[in-house]
Amino acid sequence: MKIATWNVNSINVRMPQLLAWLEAARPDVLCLQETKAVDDNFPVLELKAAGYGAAFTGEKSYNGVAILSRSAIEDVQLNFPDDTADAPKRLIAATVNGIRIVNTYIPNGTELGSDKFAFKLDWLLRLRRYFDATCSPADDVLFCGDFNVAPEPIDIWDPAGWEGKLHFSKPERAAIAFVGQWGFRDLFRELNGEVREFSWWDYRAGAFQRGHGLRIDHIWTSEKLTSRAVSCTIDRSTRKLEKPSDHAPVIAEFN
DNA sequence: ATGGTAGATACTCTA
Repeated sequence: MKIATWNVNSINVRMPQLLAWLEAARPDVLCLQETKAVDDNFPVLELKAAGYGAAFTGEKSYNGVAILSRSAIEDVQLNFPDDTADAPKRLIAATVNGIRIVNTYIPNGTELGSDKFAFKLDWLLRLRRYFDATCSPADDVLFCGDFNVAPEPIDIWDPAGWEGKLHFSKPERAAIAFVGQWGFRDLFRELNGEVREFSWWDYRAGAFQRGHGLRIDHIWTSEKLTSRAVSCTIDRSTRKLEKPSDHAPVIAEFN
């Protein structure tokens, strides 16, 4: 069973690359973030023709998350149960082959000390409460997506320069760590040891060519599911294409 | 300290 996550930064712009990647990588499940498409404009038919069903929730211009799957998608949850209808579309959860998959586009935060930064920290606290209320560590649970946080210094190209900056500030790291204390393992780190690999590179200043990246896209797994894992990798090849997403897919394989 | 790029929308905001 192969499960991947990818922030595509507009599903409609990225559709040719997305279809090519599905064909090449053939994941059983692909979680998407920043689809930036309203539900009426989600490419259901093209994905179905490629062999994938879809559950999704989107809005105009911003945000938007989806779960694509070759197998049945069950018990779909859109956003937090206590979210209002106008809340940004940042969470979708579903069960596929007995694995509870929680796909998140965690708020960026924009600037330390801003209202959006406070929203990010509060959203992470609500996410922890959501896991407490709806999931059991004794089950197969997979938490993935664009976390917009690099958990450790090794997840940053220049940790000293990034200390205290957005994506690596103490409150953000504490907030994501608290979510992890629900009972998650960072699967990439669990399986690959202390390697320095990244999943996101800014479009600006030639960041990708210079190796100036962060590891902010993640697949975290409950202990039960961690014991089934055989690999977790980041596919940098998509970042080298013309008109790429700024994020690369992260892929996990399970027995 | 600033600005660099990309996407969606509509001439600005978010990332």
